[in-house]
Amino acid sequence: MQSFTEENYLKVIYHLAEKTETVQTNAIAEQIQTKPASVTDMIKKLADKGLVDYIKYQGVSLTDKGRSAAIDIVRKHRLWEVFLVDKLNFKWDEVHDVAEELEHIKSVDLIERLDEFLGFPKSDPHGDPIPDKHGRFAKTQFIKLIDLKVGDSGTITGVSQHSSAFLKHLEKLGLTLGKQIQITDVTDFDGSVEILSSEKQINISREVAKHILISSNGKI
Amino acid sequence: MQSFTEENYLKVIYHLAEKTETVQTNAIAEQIQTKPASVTDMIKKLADKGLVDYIKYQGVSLTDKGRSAAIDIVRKHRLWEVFLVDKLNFKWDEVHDVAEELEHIKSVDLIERLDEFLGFPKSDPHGDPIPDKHGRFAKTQFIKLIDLKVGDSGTITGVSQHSSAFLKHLEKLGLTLGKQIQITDVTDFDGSVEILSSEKQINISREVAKHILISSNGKI
DNA sequence: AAAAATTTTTAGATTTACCTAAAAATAAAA
DNA sequence: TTTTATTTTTAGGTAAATCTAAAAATTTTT
Ligand SMILES: [Mn+2]
Ligand SMILES: [Mn+2]
Ligand SMILES: [Mn+2]
Ligand SMILES: [Mn+2]
Repeated sequence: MQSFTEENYLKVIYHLAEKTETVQTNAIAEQIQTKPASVTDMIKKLADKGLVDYIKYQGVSLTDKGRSAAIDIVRKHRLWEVFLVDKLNFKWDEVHDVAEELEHIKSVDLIERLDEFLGFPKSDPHGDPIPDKHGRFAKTQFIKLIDLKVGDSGTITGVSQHSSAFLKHLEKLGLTLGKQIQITDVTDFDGSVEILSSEKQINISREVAKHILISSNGKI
Repeated sequence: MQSFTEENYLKVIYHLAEKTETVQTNAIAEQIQTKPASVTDMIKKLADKGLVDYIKYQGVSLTDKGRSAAIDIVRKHRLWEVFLVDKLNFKWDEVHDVAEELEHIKSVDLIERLDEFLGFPKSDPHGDPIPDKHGRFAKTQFIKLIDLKVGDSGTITGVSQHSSAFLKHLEKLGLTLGKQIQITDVTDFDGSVEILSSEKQINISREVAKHILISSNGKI
């Protein structure tokens, strides 16, 4: 059984490991909002418990045991987010912080029943996949909107940024999950992207386009 | 903002204060499952924060601020219990431990929406009243079943013991909330009570009868 | 390949919530 | 009203998770 704090470390390492094989001390420190010295201490502890592989100065990676624990926390986080949005009418930009607390509630029974109550959802309000009770989930094939070419079209199926500011902005533009979009132009001047969505022309910055995930249906 | 641990102390002091005006160090220690020395430490801290009134060796009592914080936790605890029973199909004997964790989730918005989602329930699965968002609730007038006389009848509206063993036992006897009962006899030998419930004669021990709360409708 | 910059680790403290053992205060019994 | 028992507090310490400052290792730049 892991402590609240250990669970947060495991989850952060898990997410960082999606980008780089081996995870750096400083990167963890930034995510956890703590100092690198504290991270080193905790890494040693996690290594002693067999949750991470660790070589001094070489970074850290999850063991199978550690990954499985991390996925379990991610599962809880995303199920609670679905609960908050589907049942309690929270907006998709309001759920992250509360889920951050709820994910640490310790009860296998609770999460199984919650899963059932929600109808075994496959993805959370941000389009992220929800692992099943065995930790299995389909690795979804996303393309960043920024990487599409003029003429390409697809459906918004995820976001890679969960900040309230970003999500509220998308909401205002009408760019929510499931929306069909087509790239109509890319501005030479600032690289901003013109898209057609719900029969309206919208201009979004490169920064925004980077964090919108599309399941492409190729050119039309 | 109180810590997880401080909240547990406040809640325990609140419940103990229902029996005695001023609460003893040892009583708190027993409830929290800790040592009296640790309780003294925490009491000092709570006193410094203005949450309890404390005179050395004379016991402790909640200030208005402390009571209001305690009631807020009780509200959360009971709302989560309703959620677990009504929505996730937990039994009334299975919810206490999980609610013990959920009650510490910090989000005013969450609990207001949960309250609404549950239809603003007035009592929890054990018949205990749920304070509203201002901390107000009706002090219900209960009589212990053990205090009824032969011929008296009433409705089971609460229990004063939340252990799984006790609640499972009641369930098996069919003595659940809302059930109508009548006292038919009190055994001379062991003081056990004969009651009529759902057209069946049931014998319950004094110990059980002590913890069943009745809203009496007098003699029939 | 040496110098400079960056990253990571160690050393030594701090805070929170505990603990044990012993002392002090209060309550109960003789 | 002493003596005894119980309750409560103090004193001194531990473990978890954090910190700052300084040392060590690694990486990047010149
Ligand atoms: Mn978390
Ligand atoms: Mn999410
Ligand atoms: Mn609790
Ligand atoms: Mn209850």
